Amino acid sequence: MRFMTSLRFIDAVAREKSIRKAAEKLAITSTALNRRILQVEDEIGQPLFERLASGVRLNTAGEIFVQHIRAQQADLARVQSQLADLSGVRRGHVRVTSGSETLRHFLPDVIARYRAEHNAVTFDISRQHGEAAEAALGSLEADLALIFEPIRSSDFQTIATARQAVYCCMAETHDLARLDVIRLHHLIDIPVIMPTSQSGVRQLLNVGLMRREINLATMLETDSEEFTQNYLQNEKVVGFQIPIGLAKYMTEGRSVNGLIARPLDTQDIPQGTMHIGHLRGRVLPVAAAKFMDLIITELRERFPKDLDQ
Amino acid sequence: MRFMTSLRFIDAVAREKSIRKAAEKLAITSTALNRRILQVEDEIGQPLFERLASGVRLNTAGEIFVQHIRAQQADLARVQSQLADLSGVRRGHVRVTSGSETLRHFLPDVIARYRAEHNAVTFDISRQHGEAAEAALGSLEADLALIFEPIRSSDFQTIATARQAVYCCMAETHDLARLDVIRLHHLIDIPVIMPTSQSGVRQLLNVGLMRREINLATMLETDSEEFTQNYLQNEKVVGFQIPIGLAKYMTEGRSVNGLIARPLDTQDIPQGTMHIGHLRGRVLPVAAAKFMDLIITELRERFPKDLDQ
DNA sequence: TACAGGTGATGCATTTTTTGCATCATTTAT
DNA sequence: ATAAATGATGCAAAAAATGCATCACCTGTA
Repeated sequence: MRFMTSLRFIDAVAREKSIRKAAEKLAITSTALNRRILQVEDEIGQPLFERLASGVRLNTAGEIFVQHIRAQQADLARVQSQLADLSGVRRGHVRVTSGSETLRHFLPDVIARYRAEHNAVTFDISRQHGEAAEAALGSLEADLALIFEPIRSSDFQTIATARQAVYCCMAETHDLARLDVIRLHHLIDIPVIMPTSQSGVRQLLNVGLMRREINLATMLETDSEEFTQNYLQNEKVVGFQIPIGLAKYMTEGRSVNGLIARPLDTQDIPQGTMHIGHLRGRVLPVAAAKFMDLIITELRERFPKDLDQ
Repeated sequence: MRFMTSLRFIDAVAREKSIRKAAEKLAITSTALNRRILQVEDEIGQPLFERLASGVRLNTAGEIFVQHIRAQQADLARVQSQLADLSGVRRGHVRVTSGSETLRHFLPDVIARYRAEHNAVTFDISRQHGEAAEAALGSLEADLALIFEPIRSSDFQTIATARQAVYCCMAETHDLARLDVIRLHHLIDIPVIMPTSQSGVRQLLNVGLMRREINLATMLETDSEEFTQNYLQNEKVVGFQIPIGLAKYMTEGRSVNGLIARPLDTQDIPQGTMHIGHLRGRVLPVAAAKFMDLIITELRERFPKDLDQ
């Protein structure tokens, strides 16, 4: 899109905070880039960047203008997606940001299912904690977010929510595997792997632990699902996960790859809420909107009782 | 704005429905314009116009794209207005569309008052009936609309309303000028000038006339305020107007330029509503938003009891 | 049916704009 | 002090946009 070039360049400089660095990324000379910026500033009638010795920084006018640029880019993407939809070839690009919970099973399943029908659609999946995910929506770096507890910004528009209880995850040979429902006191003196404090699961656990005044034997703290799952197969420790992060059927008590999941009693640990939504006021590109529909369909199939729209 | 050139050109061609005609208006050759359009179509990946022997016409993709262009232009105007606001010089452009009622006294007063403070702001005032006014908001040809009865589209977002009774307007020497309130039966056999049927005033009159089964002696039908006001000074006929269309103090019974206004009894003719608003979902440029504030302030001063926000 | 007057598309020469190189003036970190 | 960044600028080369002349096509009219 030739007519977007100058705007794209300004966006790049704003991100890199340096004309020369941005020029390198854009594969042009700093001279050309510098001139384009000067030209736009001239047309606008005022500077958009402060010139520092170490590079450049957006001034107030620049902040406003770059926000406009990003909104334009997002809207152009929406239009292109809509046009592609017209011509039958559903092309498009969907940018999803999510916590780690959904990355292992849920999103791969949904994306595979989506691409089975629309194989010209491409995806960006970025893993971020809730607050960063909301910021990514705000700066139009992402179209959709899946956030597990809590929502901080009123700019987040929730389209659907799914209640999720916290499960304990362990080897099927673990002593606790015999129980159908696990109470917090069962976990006393049992080594556990805790999610990091930014995660929604951890925050729910904290609520219960504070109330019951229980301390767990935290052997390790990580935000890596892969590590946790793999480690549980090696040692008799307990990890925590919500249903959306578990393989299908694990919530029904079946073991998968030697691991088994048991729910924590909701009297001890409250259920949390998974929010699916986008930036308030945005009209999503067709591809993103349809993908969100599919997410909701998938959630309805997996958690028919716990989904709200 | 250099980076808007191609988009502006496409918009122009869409409006003119002809590349050559648009080229003339844009003061370039049809060749150059044609090439820009072909280039954008190439970048988009599909044609935006159907080529007819008599010119061009937007196809479906073109409709979508032009809508995007107009939204972008409107948003750019908003941003520019916001930037001008930053630098202290409040520049900007406000486009108002309204029925004829407000053009004689109300809008001139408000604009004069506004420009007394912000003399770098310019205005477009277009006179259109309600339905056309709403369409102008939708196609982003206008920022604000003042519409007197009724609102047809749910895309119109009302910001304030003012109830307005219908007044009879006549020479102060007219027989009816002696009455404080006029009943419909007083008008039987009296020659009247009627507003055209698209006007809100006419529609209110129709309601009352139908209900009372009264026919008026319509000597003339016009949508011209100027004509009506001038004619009333020459012959003893009665015209109709709402307070916002009258000079100040006329609603209090004073005569202005030999004319006097008397309210029609609201038992006969229902009060109507003047709506002030904009396209739903739009963020107005600063200048337009402030102008709307001033409109509401002015309305509050003139009609303190009849204003709703 | 022939023709005149309109449309958008295209090859080519010209003009305008953009780009890259070399270089300057400054500031920051060593 | 000095070395290594930064953004700005004059000038020539490259690229893009423009205008002219012309083509191919359609439509209404004589």
